[in-house]
Amino acid sequence: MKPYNPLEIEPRWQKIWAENGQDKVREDGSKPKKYVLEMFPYPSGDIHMGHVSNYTYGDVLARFARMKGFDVLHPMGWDAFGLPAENAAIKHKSHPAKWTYANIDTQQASFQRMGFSYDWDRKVVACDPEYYRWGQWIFLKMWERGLVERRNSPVNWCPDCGTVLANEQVIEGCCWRCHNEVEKRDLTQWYFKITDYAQELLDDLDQLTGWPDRVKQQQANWIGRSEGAEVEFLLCDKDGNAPANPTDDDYITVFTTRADTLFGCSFFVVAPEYKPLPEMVAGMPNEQAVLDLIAASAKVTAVERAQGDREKHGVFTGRYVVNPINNEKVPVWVADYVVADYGTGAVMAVPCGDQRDFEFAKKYDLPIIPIILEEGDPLFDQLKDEQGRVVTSVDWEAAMEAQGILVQSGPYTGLVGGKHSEGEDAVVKALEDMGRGRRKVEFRLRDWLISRQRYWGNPIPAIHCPTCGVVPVPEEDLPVRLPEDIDLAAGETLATHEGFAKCTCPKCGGEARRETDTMDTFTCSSWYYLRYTDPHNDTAPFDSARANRWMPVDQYIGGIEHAILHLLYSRFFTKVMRDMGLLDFDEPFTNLLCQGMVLDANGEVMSKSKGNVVSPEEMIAAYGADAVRATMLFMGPPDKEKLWSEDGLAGMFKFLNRLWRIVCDLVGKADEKTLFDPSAEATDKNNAKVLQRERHRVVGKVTADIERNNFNTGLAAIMELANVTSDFLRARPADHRMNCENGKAITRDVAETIVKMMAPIVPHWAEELWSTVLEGEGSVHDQPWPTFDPELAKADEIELAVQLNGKVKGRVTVAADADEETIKQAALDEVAALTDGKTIRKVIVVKGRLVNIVAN
RNA sequence: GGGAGCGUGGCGGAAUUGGCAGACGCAGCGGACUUAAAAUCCGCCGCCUUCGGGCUUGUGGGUUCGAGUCCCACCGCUCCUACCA
Repeated sequence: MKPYNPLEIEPRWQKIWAENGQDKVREDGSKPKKYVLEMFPYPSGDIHMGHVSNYTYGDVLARFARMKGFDVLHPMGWDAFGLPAENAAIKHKSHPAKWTYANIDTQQASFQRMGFSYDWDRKVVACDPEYYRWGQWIFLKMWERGLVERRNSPVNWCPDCGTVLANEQVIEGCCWRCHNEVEKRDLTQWYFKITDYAQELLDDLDQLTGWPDRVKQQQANWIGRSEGAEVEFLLCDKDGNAPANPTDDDYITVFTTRADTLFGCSFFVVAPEYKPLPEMVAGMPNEQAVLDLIAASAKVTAVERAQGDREKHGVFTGRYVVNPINNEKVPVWVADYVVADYGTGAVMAVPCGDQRDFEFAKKYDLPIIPIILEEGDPLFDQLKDEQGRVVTSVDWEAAMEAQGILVQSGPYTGLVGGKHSEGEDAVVKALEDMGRGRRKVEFRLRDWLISRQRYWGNPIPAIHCPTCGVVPVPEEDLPVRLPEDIDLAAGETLATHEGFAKCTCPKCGGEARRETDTMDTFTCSSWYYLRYTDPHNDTAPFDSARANRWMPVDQYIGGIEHAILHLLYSRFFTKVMRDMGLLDFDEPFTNLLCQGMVLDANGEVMSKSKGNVVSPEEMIAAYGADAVRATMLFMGPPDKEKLWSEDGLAGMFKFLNRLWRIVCDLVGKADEKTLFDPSAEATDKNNAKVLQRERHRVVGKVTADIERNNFNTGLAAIMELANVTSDFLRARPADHRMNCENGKAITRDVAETIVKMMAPIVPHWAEELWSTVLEGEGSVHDQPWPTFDPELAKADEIELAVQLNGKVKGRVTVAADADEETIKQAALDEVAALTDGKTIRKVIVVKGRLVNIVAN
């Protein structure tokens, strides 16, 4: 018998597959397509267990799909721009490309050792000018469509990375990459107008039935659609008098979802960053106090903001506004709890109905006017018919944010108040009639800030001309190449690199400066999945027909950390390119699998500082890639956390050895010691028919499990088949097995079936058995996936549990096709002793499972 | 504060979605083979028991013939998000 030796067979098959193009995409065209994609990695260095799990899932699905008769696209590439390469270059006084490409080579070699079936001819590397050129092209097309904007606003600045960040890249006030605190700065930056697509990005989440709910929920929360109204408050002059003949410029607009509470507005607040604020307070007695508050809140970092107890700070500006609903004059405060870049940066404060306003009112002793109450509130009977202001402040513990009945609210008194309530509706209508309000939808989503003040990224194709302004680089001049002769260690940047920055204006031919910001790396990853469909196209980012043939990605696999970032940006890019006429679908990823983290055996995150990092390469060297793959699949559901233990790996290695011997024995090739045990009895339990039944049952189970990404239970089912096969083999000497009725056909079929089902999981193991022991034609990976006959999977007799009042008291064996009466009777007979003297109330028969007898 | 999810043996995890809880495996224990070990093979393996049984899916209640699964309350843990008016 041939022993299982992974360290010998794995490199051998990898070489053969590479030479004969086994993993090349075959565009048959007559077959349905399947696009299996795993998120491309950042070339950070050696691969880790997270890569192994992510890419193993993808590889199993890709190989399975091919055996199931699909044309499969299963590519791999690298998200190769980014800061770590730049930092490494500074440290080693070399160039980021050197570090990046060295790491890509390392990782690619590891992926090949894992036996992943990528078509390497389709490799996409984001820092390759032939790729980033088309990223620039897309940028120009978006610019033409008005989706690119340069604007000045407060932005997140990471001092450690020396660059600005997008909103999505600030996690709890810290930089997503270096985890250091982020500051706010006022800068002019480039934006993609993703907010133009906010509504569609939200609506189309409904189409994504193959996505985990939590991811969709996170995206919906991030987009944060909010229905409400704009309300205009008239700003009084500096003496506190309402202008006699106000123009539209005299009004300050707020956004609110609770227009119904307008009668409870007792003050008005603007954010410290509110643009007109300095002018509003100029010359007022409180001017200095307001300016101090502005300065103080600018110093508060995002981290402090993010922390628990946020004390609210505010100052009265000295100005007043007029509430349009009741013409009441209320004071204008400035406070740091108002967010500058949401809505208008100004809010009406209703302490009775909003907890934040309530806390602020308490702190600064501002009136809390009760205008919405629950029925049964002690105040309710007193105020329910009161239209005017009887109670002007209350001493509550908290604001009343729930639905309630409006009181002291003029004509709206008695209406139901709350979000989307009849009260809110009525007030908005009144505001619309007087022209001082209108329905409005706000989104939490902000435009995507894409410029980065770093070298190792895709250059933004724009030119600053003193006469023509900001001008796009003409398409024919693409790509704008990164200069290779840059001394990052000496502090050189694109802005100081004269060879790069100096240029001529494409419009007027005059001397001009090139834009020296590069694009966020997330722009590269927002469309790479399209490039794989046509990776060598040098006249377009991709051919639309090819992209439309392969896309959308049928199964996308990656980490949950991209729930918002990459997945939202990619959805945005897809929709933009659809609107450009390049694509004919709305969403890029039909099914999404978010894999759980791989932790150490104690459930701890693996990290260098803890010294608990498990090296995939060491595991491969010890047990072979197939055992590593199978172990990863068997550890649990892919979307859950997995605890890696080497014991599990050793156990899986033993199983692969055992299954190897079983396959050899099934086809009579176990020449040394067979599994035959002369003392074992050849009973009905291990006859060929039982084996055949198990084979059909298990194929059905494994097929369904892989289709639902339940790799762990699928592999468990193969283990069950192995156990039944062992029983069969143990009790039958080889000659008998072959000669009993259909014995030879059945054992051969079981052997082939096992090898084929294992092929996606352990590709080298299966290929070796296929080509040597089974002497099969071609590659096992080109064989059709085994089919199964549900009829053959059925047993002749089945055992049913017999319950008495829901407790199992016995079991009966009946013919599989027994009718209900027969089953009932058999069950009653079984527990007759226990029901003696009792009345049978009911007998419930659950076919194929149990009988429950209700008696008392 | 808001949102999502989870809680099953010593451990990882199963349970056809309301139908025999603990599949499959790891660890452990016992046995066979061996001079011995490794490897391999076989068996046992939730808890209690007076050996009749009884109890058991975080806790308490409910719906049901029947609940790990559905509903309510509580306890505990994880992730996301964060003053979004």
